[in-house]
Amino acid sequence: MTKIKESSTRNYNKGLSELACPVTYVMNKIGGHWKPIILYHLMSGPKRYSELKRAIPAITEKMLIQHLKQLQDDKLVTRKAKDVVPPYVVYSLSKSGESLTPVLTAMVAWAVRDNKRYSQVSA
Amino acid sequence: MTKIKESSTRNYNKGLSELACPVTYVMNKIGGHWKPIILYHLMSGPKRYSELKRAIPAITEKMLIQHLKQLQDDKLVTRKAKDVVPPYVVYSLSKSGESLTPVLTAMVAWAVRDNKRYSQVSA
DNA sequence: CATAATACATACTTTGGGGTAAGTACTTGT
DNA sequence: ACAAGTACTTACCCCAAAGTATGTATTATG
Repeated sequence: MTKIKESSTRNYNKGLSELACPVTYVMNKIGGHWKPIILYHLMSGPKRYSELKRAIPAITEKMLIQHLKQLQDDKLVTRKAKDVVPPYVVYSLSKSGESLTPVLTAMVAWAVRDNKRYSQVSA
Repeated sequence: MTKIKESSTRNYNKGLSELACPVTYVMNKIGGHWKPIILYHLMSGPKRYSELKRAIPAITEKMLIQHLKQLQDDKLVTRKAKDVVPPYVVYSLSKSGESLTPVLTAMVAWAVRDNKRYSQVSA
């Protein structure tokens, strides 16, 4: 959870720029080292917690649920749990989450072009 | 400058995800609380250092040059200085920088729609 | 003589993101 | 009896990004 101090210039600025700058609004939602990766994996369909875990071996469980929670709070993914034991939890993209796809693909397209542009120089 | 330790898991992961995830590649370039704002202001044309400073009153001078430098290192903006006194320095978008515009506008479009979606509920 | 304006630089502190490691509850398989 | 799999939680540490504050060189202007 790691509660955040409401005061502090940091947070004040964060709030301001989120209001003022839509790009920052987006980044606060999909930023963080794991969120785009998680979103990417959910784009190919709903996944169980353990499936995501196996699909992203480098992520720790703490980071995984932490980001999944934030993504839920930001209404980008939805969680569905069957109340059985062993637990069965499925995460999937919400409508907002799905509508992010073109944004992410635009980023990917740019990244590929940009990377090519400079890797050729140094290669 | 704030040199970064080359070792450390943090950086290792950062490097990995930048290779593996194009989205992260983009975010490492336009992430940080001020970069998108700076880029936005440069999209309306080249600007002097002091113009940027006045256009973004909340930013400190340290943050401004720091990010301008990183944007230069990432080949997104170019710096042109006339060697006169008082100094006259102009920053403008590079080709890569300009090619980012559709990405940023895609983000903006999504942000506006997404924000509308939920502000209506709580309004 | 001192202040303003230009475009920075640099030392210092804070804090939130990310990482490590370990524990929880409940059941099935050996 | 105990290890393994499910989906988490919790306490703790580290560090890089962000912020605060001050200094620099030069010239013009009151």
